[in-house]
Amino acid sequence: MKRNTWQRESVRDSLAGIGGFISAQALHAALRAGGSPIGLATVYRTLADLAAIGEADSLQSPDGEALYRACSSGEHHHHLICRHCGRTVEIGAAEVESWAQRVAAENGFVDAAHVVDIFGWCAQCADEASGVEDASSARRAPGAADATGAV
Amino acid sequence: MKRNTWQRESVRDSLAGIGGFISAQALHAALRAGGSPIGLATVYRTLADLAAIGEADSLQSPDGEALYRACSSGEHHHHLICRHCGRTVEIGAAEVESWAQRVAAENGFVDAAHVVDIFGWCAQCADEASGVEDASSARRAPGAADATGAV
DNA sequence: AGGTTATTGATAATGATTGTCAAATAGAGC
DNA sequence: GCTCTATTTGACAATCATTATCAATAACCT
Ligand SMILES: [Zn+2]
Ligand SMILES: [Zn+2]
Ligand SMILES: [Zn+2]
Ligand SMILES: [Zn+2]
Repeated sequence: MKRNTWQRESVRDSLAGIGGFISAQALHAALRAGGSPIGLATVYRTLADLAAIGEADSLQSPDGEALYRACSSGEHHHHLICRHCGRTVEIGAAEVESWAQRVAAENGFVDAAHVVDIFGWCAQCADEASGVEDASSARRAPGAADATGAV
Repeated sequence: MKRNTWQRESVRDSLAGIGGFISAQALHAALRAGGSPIGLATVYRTLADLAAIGEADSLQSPDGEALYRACSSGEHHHHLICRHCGRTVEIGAAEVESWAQRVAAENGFVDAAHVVDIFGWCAQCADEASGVEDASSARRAPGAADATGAV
């Protein structure tokens, strides 16, 4: 009952090509820029679906936007994300897992899930930013995302 | 240059009275329900301000809503939140802090911040829910928030 | 090929959050 | 207490992401 449409393939491929986290809006824009006539609603639907079946990870950006990423392993893991270019490093952390479990149990909480993400500037973006900063006094736009829309 | 208005006090007090995390919308509704004529925009502004000066903590609920809470300590800490009643336990975790720092550094990321939250059902809500569940077959609404609007 | 039915997409609707700007007012100074 | 002025407020409009509609399209099965 699940059909294979070029739209679904398109979203899947495009997401995989991005590498890092990206918003539905940004992915749609990227697809359109690439010549695809795919609809926005379809991108939203497909991303939600991919996330539901475990083919993509999703998280809320600090400013409340939902971001998606094609993740290699189906294993539970977390992410270290560049808030400028979206570049992402997958991190598995046994220590955090056991900590989360223990804390929840100690406080009588059940059915506990955790949100663990690290946002920063990757080495490359940090370099570029410092270069620009040197040149133009102290201008900085910490929250500004680049053209990819990634965070 | 920062003025003390009854609106600001109202939001501060109300937030403290709630105890757990709550959305701006829900807090505004609560204030109105309590007879206050405070405006919605003011609640949004005040909460954002309290968060900015460190008198409140804020986080994104799993479904993208911004939640606020009056926190006791100004120290950096994390939260264990009941996704049904909003009841919250503050947790300080040296292990998580050092882990986050180390992971970021190891991958060349700078200016790193982390998001670490645990969502579950507190003992009380779990009890009530199981009672209801026993009575009415297997109905459950995992994402449903109660009248307080808390998550 | 033809029929059934999930999927698509243009668009409207929703819902949270922010912007606008005239009116209200806290706080300083008299 | 009274005035003055910059800050704050609040009704409302505007924005922005996301979801719902629903007729048209196109997979997939026979
Ligand atoms: Zn980067
Ligand atoms: Zn984990
Ligand atoms: Zn609870
Ligand atoms: Zn921390």
